[in-house]
Amino acid sequence: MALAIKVNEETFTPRQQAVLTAALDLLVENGDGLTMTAVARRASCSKETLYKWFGDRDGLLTATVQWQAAKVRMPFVDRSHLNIKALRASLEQFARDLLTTIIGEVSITLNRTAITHAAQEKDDLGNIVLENGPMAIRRRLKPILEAARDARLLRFPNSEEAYRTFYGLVVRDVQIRLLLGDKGLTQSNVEANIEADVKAAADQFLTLYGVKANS
Amino acid sequence: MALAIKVNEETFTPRQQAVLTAALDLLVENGDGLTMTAVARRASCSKETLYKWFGDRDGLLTATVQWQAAKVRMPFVDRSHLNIKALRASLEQFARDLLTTIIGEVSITLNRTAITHAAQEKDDLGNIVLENGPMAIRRRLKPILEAARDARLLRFPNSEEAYRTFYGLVVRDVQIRLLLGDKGLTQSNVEANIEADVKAAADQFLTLYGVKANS
DNA sequence: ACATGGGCGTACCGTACGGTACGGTTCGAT
DNA sequence: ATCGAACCGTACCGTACGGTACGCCCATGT
Repeated sequence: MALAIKVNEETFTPRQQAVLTAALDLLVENGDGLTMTAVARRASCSKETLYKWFGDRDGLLTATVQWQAAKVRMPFVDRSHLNIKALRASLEQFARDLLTTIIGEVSITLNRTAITHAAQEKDDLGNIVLENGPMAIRRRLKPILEAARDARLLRFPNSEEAYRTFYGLVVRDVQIRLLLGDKGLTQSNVEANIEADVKAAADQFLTLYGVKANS
Repeated sequence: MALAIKVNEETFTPRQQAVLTAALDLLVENGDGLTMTAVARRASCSKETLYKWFGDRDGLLTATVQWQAAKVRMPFVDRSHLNIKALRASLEQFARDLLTTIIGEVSITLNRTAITHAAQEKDDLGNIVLENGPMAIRRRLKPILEAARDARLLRFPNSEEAYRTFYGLVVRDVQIRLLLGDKGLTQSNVEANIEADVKAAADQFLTLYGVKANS
């Protein structure tokens, strides 16, 4: 754990990014069985270089998770003219991005790794994933919800509760089941239903918090 | 992984249960840093006995998780005379039990361990936790939902979707944040709000699926 | 042409831990 | 009283892996 958390994007050389890619690939393949020797071999570099660049195993892991987590795409929504149609579109966009992210192999691996890590002392990975996952969603969704409330499109006592309800309606039990390796819930299985789920979540959210009867 | 999954409760001698308790305690304390030597020392038994009883490390882990996961309390609800009041009470009871289970240290540890395990090949732990967690809830909740639908108290296209919505409304982002070790979300913090959250979840569920306007 | 430094490959070390072996002790059965 | 099974404590073995050291290559600057 030699590296401090840098909120801004770390500047990695292409060679270093290749190493991080190799590490991520190994993580996805072998689970947490990531060994320094394996990374070095995969990336065709020497272990000495790994230690020079990343300090120790935790540093490499942290760099990998952070570098990858920061890549999570976040939807840009138009806040300027909010009507009910635009709001619904925004909600659906958020739901779609959240779901597609969550069911991706990379996301599953990152979350598993961070959870494994959180079981010990080392809290960094958990916070990194948290910041780039749920918290990032929250930061970007809340202003929209509040803008919609100001525009009399939504009504809720506080935006935190509204955000969490939205999160629950979208994610449901999908993430925990994927993390636990539920074999009855493949990615492709979920993927096929994304559009229906997205629409249902937006509908339900608007039913609960919309000012007018849901359209 | 010497032991096959036994669906029925394993019959462990008191001494063996003491060993499993020691293993669980170590798991809660040290995360996944569970070593056979530590268990043997904690339980005042020899490693040879551990291997004799549980086969190998995975066997011990599986036995521990399974034995503990089977202890999850499940609410008994009265299905005989369902009115809206009884239905609401049942929903709140389910929500309360689900939340109190999820935020417990034992549950967090079990889920973390199973997720760590699921990252490798060994799928057993994930399925065990899944079966005794979300799936157990589902098995017990679904009949009630269907009974309520037959009694014209609820209306939904299919009970699976209704169950999953309920799950999402109750759990929201609490579980993933706890699993990731979110320091801004302590158990006591959540505990204080359980009753309010339970009521909110039931209200929202009835708003979405109740036949009459929610009371 | 030659020095220098970054990086590759490999060999090596120390330790932690899974798994085994064995002597000693308790306890119940005969 | 004796035997044997179960079990405790401890010592031991093999291996895997984190971390270090070193020799060599190669590119770049002077």
